[in-house]
Amino acid sequence: MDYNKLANLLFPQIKKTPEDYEAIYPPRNLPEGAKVTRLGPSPTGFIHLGNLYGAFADERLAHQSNGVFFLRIEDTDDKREVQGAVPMLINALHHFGVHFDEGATIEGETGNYGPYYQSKRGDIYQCFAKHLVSKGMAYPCFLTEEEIAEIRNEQESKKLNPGIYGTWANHRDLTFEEVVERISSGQPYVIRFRSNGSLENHFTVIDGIRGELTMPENDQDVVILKKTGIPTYHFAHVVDDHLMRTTHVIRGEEWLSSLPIHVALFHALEWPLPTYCHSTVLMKMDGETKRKLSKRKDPELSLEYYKQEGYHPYAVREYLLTILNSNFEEFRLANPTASIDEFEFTTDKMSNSGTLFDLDKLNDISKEVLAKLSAEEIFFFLLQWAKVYQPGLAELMAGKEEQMLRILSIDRGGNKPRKDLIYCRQIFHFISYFFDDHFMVEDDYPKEVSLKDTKEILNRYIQVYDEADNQEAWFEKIRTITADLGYAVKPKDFKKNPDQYKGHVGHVSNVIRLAITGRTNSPDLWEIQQIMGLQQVRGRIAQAFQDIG
RNA sequence: GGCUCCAUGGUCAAGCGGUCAAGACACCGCCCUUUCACGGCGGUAACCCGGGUUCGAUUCCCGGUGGAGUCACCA
Repeated sequence: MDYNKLANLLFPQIKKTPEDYEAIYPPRNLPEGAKVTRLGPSPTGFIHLGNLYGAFADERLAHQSNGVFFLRIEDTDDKREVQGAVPMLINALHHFGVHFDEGATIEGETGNYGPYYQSKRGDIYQCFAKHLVSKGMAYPCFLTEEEIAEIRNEQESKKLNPGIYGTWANHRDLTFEEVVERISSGQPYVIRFRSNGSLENHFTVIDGIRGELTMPENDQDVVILKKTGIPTYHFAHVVDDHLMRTTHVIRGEEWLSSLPIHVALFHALEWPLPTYCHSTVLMKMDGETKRKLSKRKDPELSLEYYKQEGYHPYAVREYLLTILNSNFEEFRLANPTASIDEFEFTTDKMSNSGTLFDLDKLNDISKEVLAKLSAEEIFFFLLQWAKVYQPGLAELMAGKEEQMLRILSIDRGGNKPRKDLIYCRQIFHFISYFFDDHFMVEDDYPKEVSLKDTKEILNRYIQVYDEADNQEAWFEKIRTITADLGYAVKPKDFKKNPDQYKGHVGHVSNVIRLAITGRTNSPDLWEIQQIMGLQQVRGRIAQAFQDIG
């Protein structure tokens, strides 16, 4: 068989040679040790935390080594493509602080190693497919779906491994004439890789995350070009990552089992292997068992979910980094204010067992992150969020910037900042009592205080309340009311002799707190009232009288 | 089922042959305190099982078990 003849029959329109492409895409001129990484999403319109997890690893690796991080759109499956998915993807990644140096952008493409859409690289893939055919390492296969199903059935009944390989690959050695005949009669075909590997033989690669990996060789004649002429992932990955000069391929461990295919392809094309880094998948608790995060089943793990709830992008970043690199937390503890960029990220510190997504941890990190921001930053962040997700709240905030800043400044800064702000939706609820339209009595009045005393406390309080009092003077008045009504001014006295008092000053001030905020828990009441102003304070007390009858 | 990966408290995880087996989150208690939050102190809680190798195994090897992933003209 003259393989050159076959190659020209199959790809008459392909004139360029592999050497031409090597010249068009020469090795990158980068400093020693620079890493080239890429994100290769398929434009399905759905990105989740797992994708972001990988993207951070790519981004850190490239940028801390003065390398290149690019975005390649893997749109070889037209069935899955969703309109407008690419801008959405890019925006979502930008939102969380992932920026690319090269590749697909919202405006178009940038960089010298494009096109960055696999759908535009048809000629390139065909050229290398042609090359493999001409060397007898790939061949046209006319097997129909039914024929393949038959083969599979027979393999199953004989308990053999399924697939097209070895003697099952019965279009491997079609004669040139047979091929011509089938093509001219219009039979569709795919191009398959002619594997000379065997499951008996094993090979070893060094994985950037897992270390030494030993796997059996690939023995399958995998499809490299579909009948449409579009490459499969396997072939596109090998061709693209070689031509785009990727040095580190970071991907989920679901790719581990197809690694033998990729290695075989790299060998066949006589190209050096990139460093593979197979990361763990993010897991989720599903009833009693762990399982991989799923796009279908876990919409709440969508990146969109975190935007909707109003998690700060920094918080999500910090969280992901803590599960990405086991020593990041240690670094953060030692350097509370350092930028993430100062942390040296390494693949060998990446976990290699499944990581369970932990919302408690995210929330905790989010509190820490927000506690370090200024009131202005939080205000701006809230406003941006509200504009998109709660337009009513955005309107409410619009004229109240000064008041909002005062609210957000309560116990902010200093050595012991409050840490009770987590995400926008939660924050709005947390401060909602400042706004009459959102005010609600959410808790019960303290049971230690009788209804009669409750009224008496409120009554006396509103008579003596003076907005001009400083915190000390203000609280002294509450102490007076406390003592007059037979409650302990010092909580400790009450604890020591519970029989001698009706309750203590905490109970009394909580009556007032409840009337003002509708809750038994709040930041400092004096400050809250200073922000509210006399009129609103009086209004709340009046309303409290109504409520309790 | 074949192949592959993985296995330390509830969760995330240090650990690389000798440790009272770190730390963080969560949980519980105490202190601070007019509530909450913050902060401080303390506590409960772990090396999947069985064989080796070794003076000694959480750590190395083998075998189970368990979990996960993958077996497409999807990525």
